Amino acid sequence: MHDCHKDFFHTKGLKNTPTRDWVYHTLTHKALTAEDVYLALLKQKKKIVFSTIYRILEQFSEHGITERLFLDNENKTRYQLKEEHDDHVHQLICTQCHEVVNLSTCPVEGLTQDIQKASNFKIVYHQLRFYGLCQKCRA
Amino acid sequence: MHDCHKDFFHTKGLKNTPTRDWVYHTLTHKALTAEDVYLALLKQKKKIVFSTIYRILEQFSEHGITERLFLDNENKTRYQLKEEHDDHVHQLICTQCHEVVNLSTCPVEGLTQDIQKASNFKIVYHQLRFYGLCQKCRA
DNA sequence: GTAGATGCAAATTTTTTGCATTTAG
DNA sequence: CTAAATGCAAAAAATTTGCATCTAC
Repeated sequence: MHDCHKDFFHTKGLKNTPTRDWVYHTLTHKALTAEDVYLALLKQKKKIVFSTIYRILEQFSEHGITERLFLDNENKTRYQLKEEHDDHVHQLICTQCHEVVNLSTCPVEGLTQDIQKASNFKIVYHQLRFYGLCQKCRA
Repeated sequence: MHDCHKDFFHTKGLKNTPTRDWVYHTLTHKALTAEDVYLALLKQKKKIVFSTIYRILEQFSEHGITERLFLDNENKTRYQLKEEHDDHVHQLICTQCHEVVNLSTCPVEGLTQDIQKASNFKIVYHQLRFYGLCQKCRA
């Protein structure tokens, strides 16, 4: 069995199982639905059921391995690999192929304090998302 | 029958019906689910079915009257009144009561061009959302 | 009168749950 | 050996659709 992420899973308190490994390897910089993952694994002849996929993806999200994303015109959850280090989100999202590019800098860092003061909200995190078409999908 | 929004609906090509008016009056600065709307109207003894609510909310969203919003920990669509004028979104959202405060300024206006150039994306719109607890919910 | 709106019931889609069995550590 | 993970089937939750009837204009 694959064990290239054995330690990685173990540090999260997760067992290193084949299904978990398959799902993990399916995830990319694109934001995938549970069905996308299912179909990708089906194509590779990996047998897995939807409930397992959902359970794994939800665990991944709880442990900060993945992140949930919703697009405005569909009623389903997409999951994308999450950058380890930070809890706020700055990304470019292609609305056609669902590729996600993480922005390295936080352009609104300084703003949070100001807005917090002005609004009386206790701000916990923020998301800055730019939507559009990636280079490929512009064709 | 209410007709305070008669002209408003007509300019959108929508008939001025009681149900549409009820749903419209239910919407606020909070982001509500279809069920929230249903329950609010039930409480006012207004009889309406879910399919009608969904149809109206989707129409409102198509016509820019409302806007869809997803929270990270629930799998359902929320609808909020949308500011007429702009297509991008800058808001403060209370994760507990779902109050939404629209920010008047766009703090990332200048950035879009830069990111577009650096990324080769054709950026169509963006969303900047700060999540936290509003003054009431902090108590 | 007619296009659009609604109610109702049924279907679809997405996600979750219970439980018996299996497996990683 | 034990807690966690999986498969399977069934249920639940959210949303959509078809169609007959009704209503705004």
